[in-house]
Amino acid sequence: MARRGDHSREEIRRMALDAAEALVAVEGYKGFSARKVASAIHYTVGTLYLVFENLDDLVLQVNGRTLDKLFDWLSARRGEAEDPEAALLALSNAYIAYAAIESPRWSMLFDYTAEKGDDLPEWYQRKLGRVFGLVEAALRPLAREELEIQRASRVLWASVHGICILRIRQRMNPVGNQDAEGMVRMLIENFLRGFCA
Amino acid sequence: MARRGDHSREEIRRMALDAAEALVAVEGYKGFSARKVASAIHYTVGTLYLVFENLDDLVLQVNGRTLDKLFDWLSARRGEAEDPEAALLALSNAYIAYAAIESPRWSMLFDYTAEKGDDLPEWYQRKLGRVFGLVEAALRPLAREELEIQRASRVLWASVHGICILRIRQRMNPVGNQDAEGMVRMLIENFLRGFCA
DNA sequence: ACCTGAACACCGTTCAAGT
DNA sequence: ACCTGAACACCGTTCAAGT
Repeated sequence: MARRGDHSREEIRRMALDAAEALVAVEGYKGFSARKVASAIHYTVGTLYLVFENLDDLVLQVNGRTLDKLFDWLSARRGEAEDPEAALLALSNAYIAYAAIESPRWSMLFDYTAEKGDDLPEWYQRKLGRVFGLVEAALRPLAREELEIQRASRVLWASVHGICILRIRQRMNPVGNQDAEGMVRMLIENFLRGFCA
Repeated sequence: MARRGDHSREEIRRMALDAAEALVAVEGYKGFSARKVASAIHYTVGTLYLVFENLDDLVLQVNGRTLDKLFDWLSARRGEAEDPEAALLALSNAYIAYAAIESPRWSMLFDYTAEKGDDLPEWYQRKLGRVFGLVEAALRPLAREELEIQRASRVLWASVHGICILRIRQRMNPVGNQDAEGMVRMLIENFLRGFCA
């Protein structure tokens, strides 16, 4: 056990989040618990409650880090294509790849559900907004009104996410040898053809 | 407590599933437990394990019932339009409405996740297939090769689901006054315009 | 044969008591 | 002041023992 004063509040917080990330990576959301996180950083469970509101709060903080990582991952792979279709395909395939490679922490993004009626905190929504911003940037060359671009971004991104999650969670009742990339391509090509018509 | 022989295995099973459905409806997936289900039917926890493999099995059985209900709900609302676009809009809006009205049991459909590497059981996949069949039927008047229809159904349905779930779970970073119906309309209109071009 | 109920190994959360 | 550790009210799952 750590001694009193070994670590500041902020240090404990950071250590706990690091430990939580490592735990999720190997055990997934199901194998995740306050007691395991605490013992990984050599503190007692009680200590976690000095630093986080509760377990949901801890999960939300980890998810915040995941959104940042996802933003960086997508930014690094978006390419420089002027062509909106190529840019969207690059983003979507990067999203699919991230979900596959970091599957447990990506899943946790959706396992956490806000208390009924509560909104997600403002800092979390801002992180979400950054991700949607990448999609908007890809669509912007279509040069419509900004609101139309924002709406299309959300529709397309939600759709890409839907394809991704139904595949990973095996809810697709698969037909042919269809992979997520192929489905996303079909989505984007047809949507954009319609959108630009 | 029930006495020995009061109920057959099948009766206990049915009672447990009924009780589980009622419990999910009021408490949601989080407030759901084997002990609560057992006590609702006046049996001991142990008894549940004579009738179900484990709690995941029970959840999967409830989800099977939900898929049947969803199929009936969608069938009753699909309309008789020849027009694929109208038919798809009717189905999608019915899906959105179901998710809103039966929110906890609809959510549970996706809270359950198969053990890593395991497929969903064949009977469950068949129920899933029935739902996708409705979407295929709506697209069929486009009279392409059957495989193309099946692929488009999956792409569109996954997309509709994505819009639905990101809205309900508040992952949309909302812009304007956008409702799920409006987004789904944007999706379907543009996709079909592209698909038919 | 059928079901119980106690046991095991866990949970999240709180908070009086120690250092 | 900071952290502990025991307590509370729960979990899922198993299985010897009772009727």
